[in-house]
Amino acid sequence: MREEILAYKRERILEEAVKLFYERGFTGTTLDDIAAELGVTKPFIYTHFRSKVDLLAALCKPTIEMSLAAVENAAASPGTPTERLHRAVVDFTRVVLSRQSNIAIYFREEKSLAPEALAEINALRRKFDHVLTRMLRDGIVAGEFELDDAGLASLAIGGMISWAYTWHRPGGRLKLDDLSGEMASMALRMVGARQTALAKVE
Amino acid sequence: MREEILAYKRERILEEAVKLFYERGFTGTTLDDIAAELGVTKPFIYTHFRSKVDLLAALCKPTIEMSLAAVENAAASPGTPTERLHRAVVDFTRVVLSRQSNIAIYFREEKSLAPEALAEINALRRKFDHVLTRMLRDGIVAGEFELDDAGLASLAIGGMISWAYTWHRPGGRLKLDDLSGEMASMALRMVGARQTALAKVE
DNA sequence: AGGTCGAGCTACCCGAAGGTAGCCTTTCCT
DNA sequence: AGGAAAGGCTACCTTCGGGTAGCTCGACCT
Repeated sequence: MREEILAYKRERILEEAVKLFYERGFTGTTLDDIAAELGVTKPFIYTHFRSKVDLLAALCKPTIEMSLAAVENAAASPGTPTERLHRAVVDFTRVVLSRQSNIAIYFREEKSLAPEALAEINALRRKFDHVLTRMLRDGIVAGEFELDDAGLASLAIGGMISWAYTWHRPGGRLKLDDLSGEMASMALRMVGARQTALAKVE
Repeated sequence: MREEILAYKRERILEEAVKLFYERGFTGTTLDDIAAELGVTKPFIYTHFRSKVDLLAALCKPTIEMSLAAVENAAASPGTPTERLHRAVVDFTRVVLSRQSNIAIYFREEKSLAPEALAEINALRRKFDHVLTRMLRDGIVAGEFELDDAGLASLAIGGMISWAYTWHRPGGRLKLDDLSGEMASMALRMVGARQTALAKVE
């Protein structure tokens, strides 16, 4: 119970930090700003995080982990390569859109991370690309995809989706589910998949 | 001639600033660092730029202008929508890869720009999306593309290409020309274009 | 009731970096 | 050659913000 309260305070700090870093940038936000928004003072933050940079890592890393988990999960799921890719794109898009601020902060402030934190995150990203590339290769072997370069295509798909953090406005024209569906059909067309192979999913 | 020397000095400052901002981040680079790299001192920079933020705008804006010019130029060029889209993707990819550092700095430091500079750049970006969306609609009307949502597809294509600034390594496996060609074929497949319509280009 | 413990606050330090005032040197013109 | 102007440097100011030492107040236990 004591533990839970501690965890809750930590979460609240992160939540407010994400909001402000997203709106004003990392450097443009002071710890005093965050504290003020929470109705506390700066030393309070220091009882939960070792430094401003530590706070940054704490809000980036789990989001990257979620992205990786989305594609890994899809890769391990049953179905044809086409179905697995569909699922990967839908789920990854969901992560990007639901954690848009965290993603934005990460890409903007990568250079501000401590070297070890950066190394950990980079390892996750390499794994992400690796899993996605593998999925595309499986599809080529199975004769479902037609691609010159699976590695490049995985970067292209990853980019097309990640990029959504720059333009998506929650409450905009397209809802999260529509968007992730559209993203998936664009990705499938891009890899040369026959959409008919997906009848049951769509 | 005097003017030319002035312009040259300005260019050199920008060049070094791009390099350092790219490597160490905007906040992580001091004006003293830039001056030191050039073998001069900080006040020298102030004879060419009004502030650090001014320097930032000076290195972002022209790059965004080049991106817009690439698609506008392709849109105004002769040929079928398929051919025009192909050209737009190839040329835009070239801009992104050749000005990779500038692009990276811009996306990372958008929040640090002065409001007016940001407004100008945002106007350019809106125009970029508009031109690209228009190009896709033309293709749909002409029966060459098959798309649910031209606006979304233009964001997807723009994102897939812009994203290259995060992973491209000059001197890597793929050369600039190969990359832009591959990007174009992925984009064409994504919009449902028949590749055969491009025989003469490829 | 009194004491102890700990959470959070007040108040402060200090380094770093953007920006500037005023001097020096070099060059070019007269 | 002498002088003036311009370009760049030395030396400085000032602000701001990350980080911390030490106090206070409230809660809980005895």
